Amino acid sequence: MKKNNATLKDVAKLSGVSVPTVSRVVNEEKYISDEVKEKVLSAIKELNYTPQWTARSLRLKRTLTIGIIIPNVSDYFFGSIVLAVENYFRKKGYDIILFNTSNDEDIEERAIKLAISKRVEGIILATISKSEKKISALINNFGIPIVVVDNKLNIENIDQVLSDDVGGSYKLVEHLIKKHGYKDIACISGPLEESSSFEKLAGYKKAMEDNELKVNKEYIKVAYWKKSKAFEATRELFENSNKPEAIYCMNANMLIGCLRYIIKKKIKIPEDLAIVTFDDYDFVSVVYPPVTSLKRIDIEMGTIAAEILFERIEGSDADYKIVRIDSDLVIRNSCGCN
Amino acid sequence: MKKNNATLKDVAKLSGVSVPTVSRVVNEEKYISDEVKEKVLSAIKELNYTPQWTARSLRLKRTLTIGIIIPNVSDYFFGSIVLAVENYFRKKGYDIILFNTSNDEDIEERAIKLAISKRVEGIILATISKSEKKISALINNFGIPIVVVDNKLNIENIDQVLSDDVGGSYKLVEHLIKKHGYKDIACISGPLEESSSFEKLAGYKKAMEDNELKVNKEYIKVAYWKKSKAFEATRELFENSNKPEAIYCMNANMLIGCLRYIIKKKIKIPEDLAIVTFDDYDFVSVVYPPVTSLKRIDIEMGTIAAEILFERIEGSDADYKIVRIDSDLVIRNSCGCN
DNA sequence: AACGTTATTGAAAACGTTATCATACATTAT
DNA sequence: ATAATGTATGATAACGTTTTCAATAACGTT
Repeated sequence: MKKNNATLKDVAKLSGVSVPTVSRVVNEEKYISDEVKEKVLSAIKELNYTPQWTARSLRLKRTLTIGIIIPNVSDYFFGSIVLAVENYFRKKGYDIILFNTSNDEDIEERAIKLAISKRVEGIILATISKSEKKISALINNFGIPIVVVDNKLNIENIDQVLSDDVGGSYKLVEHLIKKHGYKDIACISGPLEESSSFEKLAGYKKAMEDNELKVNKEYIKVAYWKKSKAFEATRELFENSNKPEAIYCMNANMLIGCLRYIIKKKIKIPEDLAIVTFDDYDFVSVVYPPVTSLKRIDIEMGTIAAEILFERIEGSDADYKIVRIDSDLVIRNSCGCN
Repeated sequence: MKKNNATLKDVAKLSGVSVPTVSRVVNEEKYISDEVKEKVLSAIKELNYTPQWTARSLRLKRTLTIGIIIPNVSDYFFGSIVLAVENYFRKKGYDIILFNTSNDEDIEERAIKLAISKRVEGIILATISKSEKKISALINNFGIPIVVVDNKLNIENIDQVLSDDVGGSYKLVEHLIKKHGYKDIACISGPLEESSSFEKLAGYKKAMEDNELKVNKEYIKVAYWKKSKAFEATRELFENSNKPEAIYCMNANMLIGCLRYIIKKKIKIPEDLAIVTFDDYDFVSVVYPPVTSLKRIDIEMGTIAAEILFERIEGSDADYKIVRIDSDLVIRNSCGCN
């Protein structure tokens, strides 16, 4: 394999014009004679010239690159965000640099620094939000446009695109209570330091209290979004003397863990136990039995975040806003409906 | 927000030394006096200096960036590959630029060109492999290390990491035949232009023929990896006069579509129909009923591809190789076992 | 004939790094 | 004592672009 690294200079030499002229041809500026243009183009073809973005970026002070920092690409939820952001920005001529934080605070901080060092023009950040001060400092120091998704960051002057976690949770739990009269409703939760867990829990509690039900602490199990922990949580719930009538999972990943226990123990749904879950991923419709879930409205969070970010990059100084994505119940028979 | 753009020059001025000296401090070279180092470091801190990779890259002729080109990040299979590649290369100090091709040939070609223009140091490519000549030309012209994953590319002199599609398929279908005596086995396939579909089909056919079963063309439905098409395919299979006894899905995404029809029509598994699928994604264990599947061995394809790519970047000139990832049956009760 | 446009090109500088070379001083070896 | 080495710094050039700026030619206008 031969390294091809033709530069403007090479093209200029071959076509007998100056470097800036070649540059002008490449960038399709006006005021180039047809004759020169033709010569240059054929030289470009012959040498297989491709502009070098490293040099271009340096000169233009533009990288046309967006950083996207998320806990886990292979998670469906984040994967969809990445997909949407990539689609949006690719059309605008931007590249995407991906940073996977594996839910690690330090890695997240390093990722932000790296993104800054690479001079990305904007950042989409799904933070685990434990290090708000540090992040705040980083962002303020470098004045780089940033949009936060999923977990809320308690920083002013920042755009955020979030789910309606309180309301969504409320809908799910209220459905269990009002429609089916369940009282003993357990909750398999994400880590409570994250705003999305915290708010989902708030929605759960509110639904309970609004219906004069007592919130039982033993029914709240933190499973850190993990299948294995959700499996254990479900086991604990069922080994306890007063088993719950219903389980509410804060995301579909934990639903899998939960269902594994249920299938293993041959617990009957919905006869012995009702289940509802946040997030209407595709597989939720085909598990045993299809699970009632909460579907975020079809507009992708990632797309909205990308739009907002793009406007900031273009220089918008609109007020910073928090967008909440609305969601709807998708009723299936895991809760007894039907 | 103030733009922070301190450069080496600014740091040099503030600390009263020359630019190269600051550079040396930043890069932790030896032969710097403690006194100078201290001054420089404090200036760096004060100015919030971060090295600018655009300039660095230009000078070093290194971008420390890998391009990863895949059809769809939000697909679990590709998401996992991206995750593995990101993890591997992040540790080595590389960034990942993500290109999503949406299964579009033109986008794929453009992605490769873009990656080259950005001077990535290597590419991981999950191709849809329709444009082999073009890709071949691109790769040969620029001599950039590249590793192909998932779909085979008929190009010599290229490393590839693929599944054992023939063998895996064979295992699944053979299980249906030998263990359970099914004869009428349908197959829901991906597009046959893609090597992975083609090879999976070959495995299916071989298993049938080795067991003296006739391959019935009506039982082979191409659903292009899509849920909706798989749903339709299943409907067609069941509206046909001679219904199949078993269905083999070439991936788990199509399994979802297939199951949607089955659930809708209340078809009993495994009494009325057996199912097996390629790919043991997490949810496959909790669908109705848990589905027998083919699990690729635990080492991630992405990691292997990343390792190979890294060695090429480091200059390895070992023979080009095709690695096949082995896989095992995970037997559940969708086929009648248990 | 002198003048302003408009079209087309090139020379030189700049973007922020790092590499090369030269210089200066300090230390050690002969 | 002198030469050889090691330590510490700076001037300058270079990476490949694009952006002034100036120069030239062509052209119509007064």
